[in-house]
Amino acid sequence: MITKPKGTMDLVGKDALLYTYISHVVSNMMTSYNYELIRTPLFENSELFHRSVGKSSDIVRKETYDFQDKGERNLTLRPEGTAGIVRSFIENKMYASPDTKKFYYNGTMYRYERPQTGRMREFTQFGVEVLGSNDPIIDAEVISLQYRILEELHISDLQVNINSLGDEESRLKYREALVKYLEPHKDELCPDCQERLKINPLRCLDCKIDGEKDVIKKAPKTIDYLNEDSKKRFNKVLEYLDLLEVDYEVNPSIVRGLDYYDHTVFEIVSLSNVSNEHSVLGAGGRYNKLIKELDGPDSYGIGFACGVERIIEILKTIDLYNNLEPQIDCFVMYVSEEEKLHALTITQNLRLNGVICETDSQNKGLKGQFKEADRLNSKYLIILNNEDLKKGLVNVKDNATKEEEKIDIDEIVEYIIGNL
RNA sequence: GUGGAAUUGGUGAAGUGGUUAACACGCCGGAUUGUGGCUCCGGUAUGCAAGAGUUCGAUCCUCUUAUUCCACCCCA
Repeated sequence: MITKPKGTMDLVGKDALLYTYISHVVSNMMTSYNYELIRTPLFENSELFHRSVGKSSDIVRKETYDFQDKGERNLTLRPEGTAGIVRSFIENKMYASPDTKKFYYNGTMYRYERPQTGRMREFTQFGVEVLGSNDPIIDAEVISLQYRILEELHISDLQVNINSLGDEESRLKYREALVKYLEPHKDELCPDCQERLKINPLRCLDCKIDGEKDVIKKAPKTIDYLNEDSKKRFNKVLEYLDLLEVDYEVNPSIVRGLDYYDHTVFEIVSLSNVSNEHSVLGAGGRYNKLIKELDGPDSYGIGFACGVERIIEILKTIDLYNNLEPQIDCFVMYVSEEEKLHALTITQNLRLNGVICETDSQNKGLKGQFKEADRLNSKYLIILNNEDLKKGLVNVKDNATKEEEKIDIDEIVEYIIGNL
């Protein structure tokens, strides 16, 4: 038997219902905030991710799906959404627009990781990228948008953990100070952190093992190294978030893994689901240097991404999931071939008028059809029989009240629609 | 990439080195002469992840592989 590749999933049944529900909430909210949909390729030239995500991140060091096509081009399945969108922004010269570009996406990403609950090799993220504005109002908008979407999805106890890395000057100064501080304490750090110290020292701050140690707790904090402009900027972001009533907490250990971040960085968690790292439902930050890094002009960018599978896992634990059941408006039942012909046309008429309608396709007896109608939670049953059909009538049964009426076959569509 | 635990039908699962692999749900059929959802009766894995080995004999022991899950790493 051929099975699905490791780390993939078949999204079907209730989970699929949840997925479409999430997608609807996302696209509705995005539209209200005036974000436009962007769809970039699932694969890009490999170099794009090496230059954007950064070589210090495991995502590029060992987690990408790389391949060569028949033209010997080196390609990579996208491990995240930002790089492709920034590439598109530059390639299509969207920076020429006088307006802020606000994009959202909702699509599949690929990372070669060891799978676990809420972590797949093929997974889905939705997120936004806002390009061309450095106004703190955008930082606040992006964060609150993410917050509001998750809230709309009935996820409770949301909290945004936020921090600022500052501009390039601040960031470099801080990094230097941190290394200088940590270097003498090297022996007190876990082996992983000793490695991080060389590659990406900021990541020592959110280490699970060392994070609790005094060495790390007393380490210099990014916000103390912000220059005046960066500090003022960060305070503005917080002020706007207060105004938007977003529950946030400044957390100096939020540093994010991807190289391209500067200024505002944040992640969002559900405090009632803090069992583990999966409780990080989404994260993001500003990446003002990235556009230039990818051969674009000096510009500005910020975005967030949310893991859909993780959201699905949380949604499964709340009542919403149990109440998710298929429901149709109408089930048309028949037995004889003559009745079947009527069933066919009646079903089509209803469907073309927007009524969700089903009929038997298994040659089931009437009893079996009743059972199927119940499985589908059909609101109405149309039960055909030859005698009534000869008089131009059909039996319509309200499946809630069990009341049955004979309706003129030509008025059936109006009758059903009128009662829905 | 490292360490650990699992894998029995459509589903949840019990179980044993030796005739027919419990039980429950679901599904199918019948009682109900074409109007169900209750009840009762019957049918539902020549099969216990795959392959190899040990054995007179393995679903149960051993090994390999695959997948899933947990912790780490990383990240959403």
